[in-house]
Amino acid sequence: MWWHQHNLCFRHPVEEDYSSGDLEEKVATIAETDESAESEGVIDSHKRREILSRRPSYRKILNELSSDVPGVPKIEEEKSEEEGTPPNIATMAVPTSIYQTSTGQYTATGDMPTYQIRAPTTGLPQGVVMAASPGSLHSPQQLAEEATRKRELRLMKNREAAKECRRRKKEYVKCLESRVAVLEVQNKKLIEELETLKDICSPKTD
DNA sequence: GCACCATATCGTCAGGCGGA
DNA sequence: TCCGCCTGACGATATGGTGC
Repeated sequence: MWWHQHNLCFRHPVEEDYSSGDLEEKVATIAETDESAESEGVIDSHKRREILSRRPSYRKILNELSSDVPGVPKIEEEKSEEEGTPPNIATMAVPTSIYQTSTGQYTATGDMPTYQIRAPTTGLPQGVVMAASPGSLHSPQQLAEEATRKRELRLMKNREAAKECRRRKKEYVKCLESRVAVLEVQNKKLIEELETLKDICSPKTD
């Protein structure tokens, strides 16, 4: 199965980034009693990064799982209600008087998150001005503004992508957890069945 | 109340991957 | 080949629990 290709399980204080590793291993161990390949000691961070980045996306993984196993739900393309952000709420880059905390960007005047502003039904977030064609840019200042605008747009998109990725990862971990539960029950049943059959096939001689 | 620790959450960067 | 998306890694910050 796919998880055998990603048999690294590194400990890290930040649970979010690593928690699925243990679970995957557990599922793998239960599903097929295979040798649980542990991370072979010291791997330099570069190599580790290289290896880990080859993991396919959670959507892909889970969808593959769901095709293999009937009970496994597929990850939907968009599931905005769970995020608390309706589809027409777009993240905005606010150019002036904002500061940023880990919980978002705030205006200098209050606690109101400024990046969640309801946008019209168009694909583009409100406040994101369409890029001027490169030919129409003249002064260095305009070029700098354009670069800044592009950067903000990129950061905004990546911010949203990271949120979505984390949401999928949580869903994926939940899915693995339920799979573990199911497999544990199955395993228990099979062991019981085996014991019963043993009893039947080898009757005690008096 | 405070310091400290563990865990959770977030934003950003870097780099791989897949589609055009 | 380029571009956009996805996700691991990392650091910063928030939050909750515990001992003093």
